[in-house]
Amino acid sequence: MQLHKRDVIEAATAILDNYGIADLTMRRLARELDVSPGALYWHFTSKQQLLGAVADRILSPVCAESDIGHWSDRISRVGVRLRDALRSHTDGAELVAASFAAGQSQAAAEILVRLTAAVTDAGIETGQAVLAARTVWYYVLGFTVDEQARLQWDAAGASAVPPAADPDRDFAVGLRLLIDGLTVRASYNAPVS
Amino acid sequence: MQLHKRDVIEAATAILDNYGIADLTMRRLARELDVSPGALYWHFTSKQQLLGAVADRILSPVCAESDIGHWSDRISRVGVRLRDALRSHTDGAELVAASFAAGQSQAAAEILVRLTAAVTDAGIETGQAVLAARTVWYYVLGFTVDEQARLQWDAAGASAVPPAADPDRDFAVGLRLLIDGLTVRASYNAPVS
DNA sequence: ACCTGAACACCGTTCAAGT
DNA sequence: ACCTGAACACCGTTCAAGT
Repeated sequence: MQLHKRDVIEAATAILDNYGIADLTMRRLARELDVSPGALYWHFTSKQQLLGAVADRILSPVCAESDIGHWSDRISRVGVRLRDALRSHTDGAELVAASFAAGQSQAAAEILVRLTAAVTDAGIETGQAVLAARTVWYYVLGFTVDEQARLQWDAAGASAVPPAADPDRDFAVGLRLLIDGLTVRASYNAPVS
Repeated sequence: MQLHKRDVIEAATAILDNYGIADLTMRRLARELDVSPGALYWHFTSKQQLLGAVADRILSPVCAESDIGHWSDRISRVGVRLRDALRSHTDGAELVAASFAAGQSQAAAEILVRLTAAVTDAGIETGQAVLAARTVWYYVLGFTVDEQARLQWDAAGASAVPPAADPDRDFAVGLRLLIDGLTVRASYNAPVS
C-alpha cells in the first residue's frame, strides 16, 4: 500500500489526540504507519512542514465557517470557533502556535486575513487593521495554550492552581475587551455625522 | 571549582544569546561548564526548571522597574519594558512563553500580579482584572515571539515576508487597543458622578 | 555534599541502494 | 517514483560509584 500525504496527516493527528505533542515524533509516526522514518521525508521536507499540515487540518473547521454579519459578531465567532478547534485536539493550541511562528500554517494566515477584514469593516484603517487582527490572534492562541497547559498540570496531580470555574466566560471577557477597544479606535476614524 | 546555580544560569544565558534556544541543551551547557551532564541535575531537577531560572533572569529588569503613575501608563510601561527585556536575548520571548506555560517562571507570575494591580486601579473588578492582565501578557508575548521569529526568517534569507518598517509603533498600536478596551470596561463599573 | 561515567531510551535528517 | 537500511550526530535523564 502506497503512502499518501493524507494518511500521514491522519496518523499524526491520531498520535496527537491520544498521546500529545511530545509523542508526535517522526520515528513514532513512521512506526505507526509501518514505514521507515526516511519514507516520511519523501512526502514532507521536514518535521516542521508536516506539523504545518497537521495545523491546517486542525484549523480547517474554522476556515469552513461562514463569515457574515456585524464585524463584532464575526470576530467573536472566529475567536470562539478557533478556540473550539484548538481544544478538540490534545496540545492543539501549542501545535498551531508553533506552526504559525514557523510560518508553516496556510490556514492560520487565512484566518488572519478574515480577522483583518472584520476589523477593517469596523472602520479601522488598513495598516492598523492587520495589527489589531494579530492582537486577537495572539489572545486566542495565548489563552488556549494556557488553558490546555493547565489541563496537563491537573492530570499530573498539581493541585496548586485550581482549574477555572467557567473558562468559556473567562475567554469571553478578554474577547469583549478587544472588541471594546476596536469600537473606540473605530470612532476616531468615523466620518463626522 | 564548585559549580553554583548562578554560574549555570549565566552560562545558559550566554548560549542563548550567542546561538539561540535550539542550542541550549543540557549536554551543550555541561560541556561549556566543563562538567558532566549529570552534574546539572544536582542543582536543577529538570531542564524545564533550569529554563525557568533563565526566564526569571531575563525578566528581572522588568520586575525591578518602578510601578507608579496612572494605571494606563503603568500598563504601557510594563508592556514596553517586557518587550525590551525579551528582545535583549535571542529567542527570549519563546523561552519565557514556554517557561510561563510550564509554570516555571516566578518572575512572570510577579509581572502578572503587577498588571492585575494596574487593571484593578483602572476600576475593573477583581475577577475580570486577572483576565484582562493575562490578555495584555498574551499580547506582549505573542507579538514578541512573532517579531523574533521573523528575524530568523530574514537571517535564513526568506525574503517572502518583508520586515516591519516600524515595529515599535506597531507594538504600541495593539497596546493602545487593549488600554482603550479597559477604559470602556472601567466606565461600566464607574460610580455615577 | 557534589560530581563522574556510563548507560538507557530515545531524537531529526540524510542518502546510497534497492524495487 | 517511492521506500528501506543504516548511519550520523545528537538529545534528557538516571544512578551506581567515586571523592
